[in-house]
Amino acid sequence: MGIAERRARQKEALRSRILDAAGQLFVEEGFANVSLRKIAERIEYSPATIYLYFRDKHHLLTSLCGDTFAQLKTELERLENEERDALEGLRKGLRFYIDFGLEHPNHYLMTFCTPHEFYHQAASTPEFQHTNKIGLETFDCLRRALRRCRDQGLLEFEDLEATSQVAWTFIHGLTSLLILYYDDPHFPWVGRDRLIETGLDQILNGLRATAPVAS
Amino acid sequence: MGIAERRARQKEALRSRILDAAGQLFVEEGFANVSLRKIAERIEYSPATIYLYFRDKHHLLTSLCGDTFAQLKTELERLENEERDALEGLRKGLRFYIDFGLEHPNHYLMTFCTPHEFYHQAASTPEFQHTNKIGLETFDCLRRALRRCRDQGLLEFEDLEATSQVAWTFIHGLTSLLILYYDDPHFPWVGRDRLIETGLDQILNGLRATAPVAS
DNA sequence: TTGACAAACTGAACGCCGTTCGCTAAGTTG
DNA sequence: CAACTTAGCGAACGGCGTTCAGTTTGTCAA
Repeated sequence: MGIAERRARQKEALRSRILDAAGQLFVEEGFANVSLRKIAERIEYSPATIYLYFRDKHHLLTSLCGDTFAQLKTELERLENEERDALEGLRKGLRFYIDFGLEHPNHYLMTFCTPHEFYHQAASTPEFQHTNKIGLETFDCLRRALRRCRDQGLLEFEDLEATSQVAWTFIHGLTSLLILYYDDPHFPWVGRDRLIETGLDQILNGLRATAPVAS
Repeated sequence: MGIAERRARQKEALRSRILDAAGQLFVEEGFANVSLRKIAERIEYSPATIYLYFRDKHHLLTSLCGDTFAQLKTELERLENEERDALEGLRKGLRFYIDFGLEHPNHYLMTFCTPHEFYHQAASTPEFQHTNKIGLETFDCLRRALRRCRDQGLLEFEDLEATSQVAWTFIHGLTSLLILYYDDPHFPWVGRDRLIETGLDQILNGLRATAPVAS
């Protein structure tokens, strides 16, 4: 039965070509500016064919986001294993997240800055579940890094979960505004690197002291 | 020459009706799901008429954002004048920003989470310049609050500009993720209020210490 | 009052879009 | 070779943002 396998391979190959073309175009031109007709033209198939492989345009996106996250997660885990200094590992991880977002701006925006609205209706599709799982595992890298710092007495905080989530929202805010508005000449941005490093300082500083500062 | 003035008033009135309808629909259904035909239908004019008042769909958005900011700015300035404790004023201002975003989720998303791409081609239109001016003035509230805290020795940091920008990106990250994903059952969010308060603690804590924590 | 002019407004169209569906043509199987 | 399966596609649907020629409405000088 080599025939069925060859067919499956060919099907998978075309699926990959669609994803590749879509990913390139999304990154080049942004999700909203890419039509299925453009993707189809690039791979020299008809638009209708894409629907034999993906439910709709959003599912192309979801699949791509899963891949992007898998990459981020891999890098973060590599960093976790390589870096012996827990605090430095945390800082490098945060910095890597930001840089990763800046290097994949369209993927990042699509994943974290776009109203999906569809996680209810689409939550049961394999693409979505896979992407979701990877996302949670990626977040777990941050959680582990923070725990490691606390266990070693390098940082102090009460609620690991709340602290991890806050840290994520902070670096997300930095990343997304850099992507969306850093090129806006009307806002008096300080240097990109200065902004990032100041942000990292602030996050790590905020976790060092013992009591909240609020009166 | 009361006629010209009456005409001007009528023109302004229709402009307002368009903006009102657009604003309502955007908030109800999200920018992407609102068509000019829907707006036109609601005000009982033809879609083409809207183009006599606004250059394109994005300019409707820009004008609305300006109004939303004006409101935010007014509230922040009121707070600034009322609160005598500088640190408490800062904290309340940050908290107000977040709550404001959560109360106007679609306006917030449209303003800060949507790729505009058009600030180059449209930077010279009055709508854009007005919105931009208000936005900068709103940011200045944060800058002033931080300076005030530093002047009174309540907080310590070197670069006022970088620190203000970082603080903005942090609360923006918190706000935008709460809007977009807090209802996602797949992510183990802690309580909304706990998250916000932990975030504010972390920001203010991070500005209290003298030296960066990084080795 | 009338005719010329300007301003406000619109119907119809253009060229896109995401998506669907019935058909074709090629490949596989008994 | 005939029956069947499957991949792929042309053409269409309804909707989108936007444009523009043309109509209606209101104003004003003569």
